Amino acid sequence: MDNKKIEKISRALSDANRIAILQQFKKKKDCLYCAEVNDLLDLTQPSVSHHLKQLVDAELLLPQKEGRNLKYVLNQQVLDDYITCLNDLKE
Amino acid sequence: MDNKKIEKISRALSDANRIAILQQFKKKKDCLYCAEVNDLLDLTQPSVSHHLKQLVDAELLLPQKEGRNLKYVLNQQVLDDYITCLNDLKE
DNA sequence: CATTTATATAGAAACATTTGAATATTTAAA
DNA sequence: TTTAAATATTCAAATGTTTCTATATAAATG
Repeated sequence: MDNKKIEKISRALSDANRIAILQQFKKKKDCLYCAEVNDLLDLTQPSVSHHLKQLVDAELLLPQKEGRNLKYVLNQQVLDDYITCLNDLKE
Repeated sequence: MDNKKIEKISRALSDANRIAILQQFKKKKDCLYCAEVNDLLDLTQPSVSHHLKQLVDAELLLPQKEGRNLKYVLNQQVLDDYITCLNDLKE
């Protein structure tokens, strides 16, 4: 993972609303629907859409179209790769 | 570690110059001098000072005054706590 | 096919971050 | 104790981010 990617993921994680979205995955078992995120956050729909876009662009979330709905799954691989980079900062 | 802290650390990590500073610790053994960071980055001294401040405010770096010099050590504990929070996002 | 539902995009206002020039502060050295 | 060196602060310009309103697109339903 190069530094541009580390930067992008860090930026995606640097917002209270986006952290809340990611933490919501612990409560829902495997996936989160777009509409559920709209309910979760105290923001308008376009603002939520913007935040989800940041997380998808950073590849922390993987979007899956289901008819006219959209669901997201957490990309554990990217999260693991990011954590590995952070661990590499040590020693 | 609360969400405000996660947000602050993430933001500190969301800049190419600050990532470069942290990575420089791998090359130097235990600490980095302020003047070394000035040499490392292609920025004016006040800009470097600004970036170091962000890292110190996030507690990723611990500053130690040595006469009129200033050296930094990496705060491995904070980095570990942050990584733990990221790991908690999974499962 | 017209309507409704779900999500995205455009554009603008508000706010935050980054950067550098100028200057201040602190400490060592002459 | 004046001068030089290292770092910090102030301020403003440039840039980037967040949020909203309004509108567009896409897909399902009647």
